[in-house]
Amino acid sequence: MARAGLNAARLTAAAAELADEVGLEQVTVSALARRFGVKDASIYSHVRSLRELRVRVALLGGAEMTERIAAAVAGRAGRDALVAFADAYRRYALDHPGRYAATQMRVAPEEAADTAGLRRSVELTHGMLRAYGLAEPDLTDAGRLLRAALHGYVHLEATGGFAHPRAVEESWARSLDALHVLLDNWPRRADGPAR
Amino acid sequence: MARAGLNAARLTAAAAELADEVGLEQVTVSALARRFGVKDASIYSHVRSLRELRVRVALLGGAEMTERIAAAVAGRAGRDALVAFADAYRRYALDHPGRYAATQMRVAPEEAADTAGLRRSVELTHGMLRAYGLAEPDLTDAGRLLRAALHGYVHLEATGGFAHPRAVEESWARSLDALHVLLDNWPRRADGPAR
DNA sequence: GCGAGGAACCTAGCACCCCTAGGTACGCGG
DNA sequence: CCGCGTACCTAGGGGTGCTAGGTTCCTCGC
Repeated sequence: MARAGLNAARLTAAAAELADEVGLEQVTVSALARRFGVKDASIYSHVRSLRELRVRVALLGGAEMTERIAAAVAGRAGRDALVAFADAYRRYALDHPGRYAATQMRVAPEEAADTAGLRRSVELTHGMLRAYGLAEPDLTDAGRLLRAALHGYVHLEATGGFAHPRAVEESWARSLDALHVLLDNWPRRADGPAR
Repeated sequence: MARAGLNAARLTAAAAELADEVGLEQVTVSALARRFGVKDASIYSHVRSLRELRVRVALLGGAEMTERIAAAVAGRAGRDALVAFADAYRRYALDHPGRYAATQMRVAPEEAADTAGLRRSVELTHGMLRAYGLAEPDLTDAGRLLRAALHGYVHLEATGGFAHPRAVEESWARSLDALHVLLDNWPRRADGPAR
């Protein structure tokens, strides 16, 4: 009997593929063991728990995603950067729904062990927003709204929330137009009374 | 032994409470049976499957949510309506995280059996958007972006996605300001080239 | 008041899941 | 070629969803 040659990295990769194919919920120790032709218990030599496995998928997904976004945004600014950012974000989430879902997990800082990646990702968006002339605290507020809009859009789209016939691609493009306008006209504090 | 007096409605209500307390994932037939002091199998006299139970929670949550939003929006228009809508949306989601999570399920039309509620909810948002002078297809596009922003915001907030210290309440208020501005200046097709 | 029928709930059991404890066997460095 | 660590195993406990096939209780028409 040849050994399967398991290790944490291979397990994580397989779990990520599985998550994209059948959904993060269906990523199971048993399924993974089946895929490697191995007993469930063997998995636990390389990974502490199912939870840890999913966290690894989340970290993998997060890293891949910020990498893609960074590549897309590189050398662009303003509207171009926004569109590149958003398109890369959406594309990754749609191409890798399981990994993307994993990134949405609440993961404790000590589990992450990868604060650098996280910091890089927020720097990415802050850099982009600064190009719109935003500074703190508007930076944080606009960043939150932007993240919310992107995540919400992709999440709703992925879970079938957009039943209406109008093509999503078209709506997406228009929404990016709108977000660009929004960031260009972000209501600063001095501009008016706070609602 | 007194009968527990189960029925689908009571089960749904209990499942909804449970979902809000411990999360939708933890809503389990066994847990529900425990709560009623009854064996698992008894549940299946009233509900076909765990899936059906969760769908019922989703429908309940959806109905409650649109009702609250409708009450909040009633008699308002423009910015007031937007803020009332968004606040009611967010409040419901934060007060009832389990029910809210359930509403995010992909549910087939024949499972819903409640197209009226759904239609009412889209009419609610469309009515609000029309007050901003929007018409199809901008109505659909703006509606999608608005839903995405609200859902994304609430979802990120609920899953601990906003680690940054700046108070979420403040960010939220600013984001609503921004969304109002956005809807007021929605980039119509004629206004410029499509990116 | 009473039997029939249905509803409410049960026992028993399968399949699948996560995870632990304690082995066995393979292959590499000495 | 021999020890030893690592890769993988067997065995098993506990939780979960769900089904099949009872049994007991309540209600309702007579």
